[in-house]
Amino acid sequence: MPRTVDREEQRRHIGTALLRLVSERGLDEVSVRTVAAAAGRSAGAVQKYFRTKEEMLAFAAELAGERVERRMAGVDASLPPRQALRALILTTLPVDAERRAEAAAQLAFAVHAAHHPRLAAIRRQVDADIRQALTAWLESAGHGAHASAVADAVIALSDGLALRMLYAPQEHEHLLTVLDHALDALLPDPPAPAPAPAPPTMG
Amino acid sequence: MPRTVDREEQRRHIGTALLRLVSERGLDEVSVRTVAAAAGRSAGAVQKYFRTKEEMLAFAAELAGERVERRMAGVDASLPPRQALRALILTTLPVDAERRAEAAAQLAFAVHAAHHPRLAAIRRQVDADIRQALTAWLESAGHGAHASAVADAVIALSDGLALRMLYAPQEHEHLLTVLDHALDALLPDPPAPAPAPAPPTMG
DNA sequence: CGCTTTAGAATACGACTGTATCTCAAAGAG
DNA sequence: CTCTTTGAGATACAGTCGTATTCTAAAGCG
Repeated sequence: MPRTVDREEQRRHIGTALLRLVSERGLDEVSVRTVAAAAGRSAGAVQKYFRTKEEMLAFAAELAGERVERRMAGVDASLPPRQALRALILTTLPVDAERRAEAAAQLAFAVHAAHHPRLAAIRRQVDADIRQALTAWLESAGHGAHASAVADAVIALSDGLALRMLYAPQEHEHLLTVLDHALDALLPDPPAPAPAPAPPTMG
Repeated sequence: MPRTVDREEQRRHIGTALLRLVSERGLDEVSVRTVAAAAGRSAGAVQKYFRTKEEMLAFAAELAGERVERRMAGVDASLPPRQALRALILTTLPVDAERRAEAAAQLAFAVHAAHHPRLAAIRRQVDADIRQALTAWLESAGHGAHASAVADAVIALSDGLALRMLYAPQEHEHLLTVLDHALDALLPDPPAPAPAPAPPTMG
């Protein structure tokens, strides 16, 4: 066997470049050639790792989903429940350059999925994973009553806020206060005796 | 002046065809030629009414926004506040074929707007209109406390639910119960003030 | 009536698309 | 070493893209 290479690592390298491209220039600037250029490869090289563009997009969508799940898993579990939930949600919002890139990619894929069954299946799986993690967390934090419904509401709220932050970055700060206000409403009483996390000053 | 035609009506005809195309096949199936075919015109005819594709997209985005605002304005204002709010939100969710088409177009434009300032400005204006209408309605319904924050939360929640409904139609029913649960949480107590003032017409 | 302006279709153009095929250097196996 | 398989780049091809230009037919106005 001649010269060989870690194929999966190469795929991730290309997938990462694709996600960067989606976040910076939008999904319809993604072509085999632009992705290759962003990855520092030739178009022919990209073709060695993805036989079709659709396969490449599906891979990148899964990669983006894994990233969100991994980052959510990394949230400090020792935080007070309310802050922990806020931290979980912040991992999905475009609060800095890196998260903005991922949020832009996630939402672009989500809209694309409305007309592409393969991407839709990936999105649903990512949603299911996040929903389960959130539900489990809510139950362990004492919000077992309608945990799964609250989890879905939180997911929808986060997606909606992220979407708007992308095209209205000037409302960024305001939307974070909206998030806090909505969380206060959705999670009525912190069961822990911890001092209530300072709600944002409304006004 | 020779043969003339209602230019604005022609533009709306083409814009309507564009929105249909976006909802049925996605924004990246939109080209001057496909829009022309969907409108029953030739590509050359479309060019007479929109000098560039970007101008055509901007027009369609405004058209879609106007439709939502108009439909929200048409919600029966005599309904009990809680049902009225639910009805307002349902005008933006893909609950039937027509609304699904509009929701798909709205979300496609929203994501597109993340990288196209002109579309972003249109989206922000539509958001501002809806937000103001919702806020006014909430205040008149006795939820004046944090009306504008609640309005933004409701908008984000609706967008997030609509997005997910598009690629997960099988979760449709479930997501409607999530909506009701979230509304219960966001609008805590039925407004006590007895003389329920007729909510203003929206828009 | 002819003249002129318009609607609308057809065509032209260069650029870009996804994908298939070809070339060539490099590196492990014998 | 040679042989052979792979990575990676280059090129080819048919199709579509947005847009500019050209054409035909029709209709209002003198």
